[in-house]
Amino acid sequence: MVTNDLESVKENFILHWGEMGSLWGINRTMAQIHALLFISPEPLSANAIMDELKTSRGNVSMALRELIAWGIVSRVHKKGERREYYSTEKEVWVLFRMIARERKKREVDPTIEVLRHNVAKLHTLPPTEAVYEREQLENLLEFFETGSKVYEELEAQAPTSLLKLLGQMFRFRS
Amino acid sequence: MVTNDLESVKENFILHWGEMGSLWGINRTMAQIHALLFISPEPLSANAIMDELKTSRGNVSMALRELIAWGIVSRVHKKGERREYYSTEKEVWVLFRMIARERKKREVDPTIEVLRHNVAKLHTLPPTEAVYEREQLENLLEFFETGSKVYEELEAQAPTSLLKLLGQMFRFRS
DNA sequence: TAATAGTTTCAATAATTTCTGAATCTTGCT
DNA sequence: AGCAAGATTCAGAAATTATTGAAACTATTA
Repeated sequence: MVTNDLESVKENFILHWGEMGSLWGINRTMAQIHALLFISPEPLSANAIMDELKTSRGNVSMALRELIAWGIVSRVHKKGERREYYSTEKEVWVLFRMIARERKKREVDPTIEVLRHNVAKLHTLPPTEAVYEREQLENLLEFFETGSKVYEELEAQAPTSLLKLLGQMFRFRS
Repeated sequence: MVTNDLESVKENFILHWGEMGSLWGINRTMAQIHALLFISPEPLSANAIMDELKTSRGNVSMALRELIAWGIVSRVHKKGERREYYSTEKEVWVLFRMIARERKKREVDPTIEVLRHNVAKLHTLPPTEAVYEREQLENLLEFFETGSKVYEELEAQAPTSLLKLLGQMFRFRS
């Protein structure tokens, strides 16, 4: 039976994506829901998700809330239907840009703040105190600031032109 | 008292780095030890780490083992000394390259494998079956393969030339 | 080789994170 | 307003992950 193959592919992909998610501080259910929506041709209801992933209603609801907060899942109203449907960004590049933007906001920006604050604090000490520590923190800060700037520039480019750009840079095949 | 300032900076930095670590699937202790070694002018003994972080001997030992497996911490022998010292890569760019390499190996490469396998499996179905699913998985696979290639090219560049390159690309200031 | 400084291991426990499901809330239909 | 379909919330339970600490192991020195 052919659809058995499709089902096993879906399952395998969803499970793997779930594992990857947990390696990255995104919980398993969130990542699984995302995987499921990503390969679904049509938006799915919370109920359908529940059934597919064999998880509870509450869990689905919470995970969807989080995914929506990340901006990678959106609610879809079907006219004349009471129940809500959910779908995820289907363009891979757009999707990863959204994730990158969110992680930058949540992780990189606060780190830059902490580093700035601490570097400033060390600058109030006599110039021969804590020299090494100050240097190290300054290097780290510079690294994050550069990364942040590069990211902002990249984000300004359209995904396609970005690809082309990289292609030119490295002349990689295909 | 001036060193109070230094101590509070160290603590603040170590705690923040620990939090960041856990957002990324690296455990808190590992990230804290890394932070501590990163700003320490000299290699530290397991004992010193234990005292600074107020954690147990066993925990320090396990975390160090992991950090060494990641390649970002190394044992340092001091001649004529019985106890071992530990130190981390101090060059920020080198450090992040090591981390990137390891994450690629642990996360990206296996994901590519899974995607390839599943795409191949879907190709055994009649061409009109599972069209959408196949397309989506192919797009994702292409994305990861491109990323992987770009990463390999970047890794081949020396960190400095990379910076210059990016500078040219975007003409960003400083 | 025995004593000992130092390190590693791992079973038990603690802490944290995730998930469940019943109660509550919301919405829209009659 | 009353009813019912559907969604959300959240306290408690379950699962997972991190940490402790005591025992075992591994040099190194005398």
